[in-house]
Amino acid sequence: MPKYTKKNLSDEAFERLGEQFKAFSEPMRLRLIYALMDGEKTVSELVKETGGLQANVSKHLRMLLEAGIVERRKQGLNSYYSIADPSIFELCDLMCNSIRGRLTAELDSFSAARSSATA
Amino acid sequence: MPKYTKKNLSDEAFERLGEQFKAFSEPMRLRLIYALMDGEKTVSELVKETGGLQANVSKHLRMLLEAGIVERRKQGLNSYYSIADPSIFELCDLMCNSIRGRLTAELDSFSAARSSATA
DNA sequence: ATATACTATTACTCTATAGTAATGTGCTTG
DNA sequence: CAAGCACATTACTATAGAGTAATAGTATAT
Repeated sequence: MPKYTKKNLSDEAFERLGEQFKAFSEPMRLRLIYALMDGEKTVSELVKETGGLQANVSKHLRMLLEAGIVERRKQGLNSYYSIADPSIFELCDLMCNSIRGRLTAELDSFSAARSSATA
Repeated sequence: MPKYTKKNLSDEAFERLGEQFKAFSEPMRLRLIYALMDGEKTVSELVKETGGLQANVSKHLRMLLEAGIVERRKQGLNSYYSIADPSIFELCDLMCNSIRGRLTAELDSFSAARSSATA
């Protein structure tokens, strides 16, 4: 028996994973998630903060809601949205670091080129 | 001065982040990434393993390449692809756990409903 | 009841891209 | 060099979804 066996992922698992990643794949939705890192906010607040149109913000919030990324609480005239799953912060951090890592590597390669050119 | 100030993300940062997430948002690309977790493979091997058409596999590999997620090494007739950035494993794990967490919660709520119904 | 404010939905256009078939490109081998 | 193989690219169709304007719901206030 091997130390580590790669788990078999079903077709459904790949679909589900893809959908989840897709929820994070639009700048507007990332802006919304980012804005909600301060805590619960209303749609109007999010509209102001992201600079989007109300209809578009509502639509993206709906997608985030259906993806299970945010929660909604209705009170009076307002809908209050908040992050449903805190593990999202880690996820975004990790992705940011991954990008940063690659950019740093790229930057280093340029520096290396310059220093070997001037050496 | 506050303990923690949320970093300001530029429009470009949101775009870049979105693009990166988008690279992970298609089942076929996830299949390819998954297949490459064993290590370097040729296109033909990936075609067999994923069950996709060659043209489609090539196209998705190109996207992963441009996103910096995989690397390519050409030798003779073959192109050998491999994961470029190991932090991708963590990323996928985290996303899987996030999904698992929510499914577990959902499952629990059903169990709770049943046990309170039968209590 | 009427008016107003906040949010959600609908209908539309436009763009991006997934899948596919056909073709192109470049090695390699006889 | 001619044939064959691995891979990449192109051209096409079909679908999803982003942005937007207009409209519909729904709660509150007068």
